[in-house]
Amino acid sequence: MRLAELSRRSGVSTATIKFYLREGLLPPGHRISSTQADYDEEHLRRLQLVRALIQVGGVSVAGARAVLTAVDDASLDQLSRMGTAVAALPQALPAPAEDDAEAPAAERVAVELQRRLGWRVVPENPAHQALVSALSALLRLGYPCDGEALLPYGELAGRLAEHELALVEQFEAPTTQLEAAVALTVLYEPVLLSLRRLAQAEQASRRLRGDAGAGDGGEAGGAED
Amino acid sequence: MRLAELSRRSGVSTATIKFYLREGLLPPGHRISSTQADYDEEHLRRLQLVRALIQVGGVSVAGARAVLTAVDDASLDQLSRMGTAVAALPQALPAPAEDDAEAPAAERVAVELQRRLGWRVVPENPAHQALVSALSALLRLGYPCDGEALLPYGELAGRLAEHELALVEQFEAPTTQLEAAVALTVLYEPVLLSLRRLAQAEQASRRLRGDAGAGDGGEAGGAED
DNA sequence: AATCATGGATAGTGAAGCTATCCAAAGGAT
DNA sequence: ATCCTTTGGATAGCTTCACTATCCATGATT
Repeated sequence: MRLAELSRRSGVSTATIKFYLREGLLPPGHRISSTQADYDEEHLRRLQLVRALIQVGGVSVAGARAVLTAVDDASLDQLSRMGTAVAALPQALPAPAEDDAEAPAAERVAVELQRRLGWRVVPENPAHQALVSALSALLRLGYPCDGEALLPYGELAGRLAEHELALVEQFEAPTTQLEAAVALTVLYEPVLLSLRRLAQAEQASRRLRGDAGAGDGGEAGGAED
Repeated sequence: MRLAELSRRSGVSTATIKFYLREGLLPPGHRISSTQADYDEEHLRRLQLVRALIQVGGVSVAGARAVLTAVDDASLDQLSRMGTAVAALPQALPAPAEDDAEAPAAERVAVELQRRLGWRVVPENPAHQALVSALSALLRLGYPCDGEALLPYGELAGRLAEHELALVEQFEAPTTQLEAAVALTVLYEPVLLSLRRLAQAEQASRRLRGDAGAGDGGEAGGAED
């Protein structure tokens, strides 16, 4: 298919597709002549993945390029690629902590937590640094975030990861598996966060109404606001 | 204290503080004369909260203003304010879905999931719309996300919310409680996401090494790279 | 009194993510 | 074959966002 059709089927403007091609987020089409190129289903799928990463996952264009480069890098083995790809995913936490008084304490909490969970501690991991940044902000504001309070979060996260890794392993083709790892890592984030917000709203309204222990009935009261 | 000292103690440049004052993220200082103003500890704390929301929580300036306006709105009761404040928190998911073929299916999955969890369904909730957006992206890419698969996520989210609400209720002063609700909602997001990424890395490396069932021992091997 | 810092206003900066315009060559219709 | 449209590539522009730098009159400091 030509660029125009790719645009029509994906809902992405030709201008934006051209931009992605320029930025290396999308491999160039198969050249048919010096002025025309042909795009296949693989391009369409890749385009949808790019859009999902950027729009839903909030990944930057540069971040998406890094991730997809790792996914496509045939010189690495499967697991290295997966590691690289997932590590390339940005965390929207730019500053780890430069002149941060709470950073050492946050670091200690983070390390202790991971120790308790039985996880290896890899300080270079961007996720580790993001965790330290977030903890440091919490500490600065005086909110409780010791290893004790965070343990349930960690165990929860562990269960999620287990579930997700199992999900990824269902896919057989290596590239498919890599894509799944990236897509699920990124796209389940908003799912998880949304569910947490919804659960908070539900909890808050239950407490407001006073039925503290209202379990899983089908009562579903009227809308509010 | 004067602006310069507020800047020193917070680590935020005077130019940025002025910008926040202009944007209404920070209440004006107590006027000492026509050209000088005095800032107190409350200003410092608010400034730290603003920075945390924006830098760690990834909230936009406009979003932070909306949240803080709700927190400060004395015309509402405690719980309405909390609802408004948390609802004002952006989800970084701008487009709910305009011409999205998967949107109806995603909507159905979202509603069914919440039904199953015993939650009230409030389609106007930004979190609900964010959920639908994310699910729609997953569906478009052909990844599984039926109510069945999402149920564990929902239950997990429910437990988190319960825990967090209890945490918030520890604070007694209404404003403090509101601030805590906002801060914990926003600042625990990166904590949760980071832990999930770390757990994924841990899981992946366990599977790589082949010790599938290495539970929660204190083994915590040496760091690697 | 002289100097200097302060707060307020205004305009400017740089990054990010598109978007619009231009152009020459190819393809299709006549 | 010729005219006209379409295509892909290149370049430059646009918009938003979060700051940042400059200017200025006033009041504080010495």
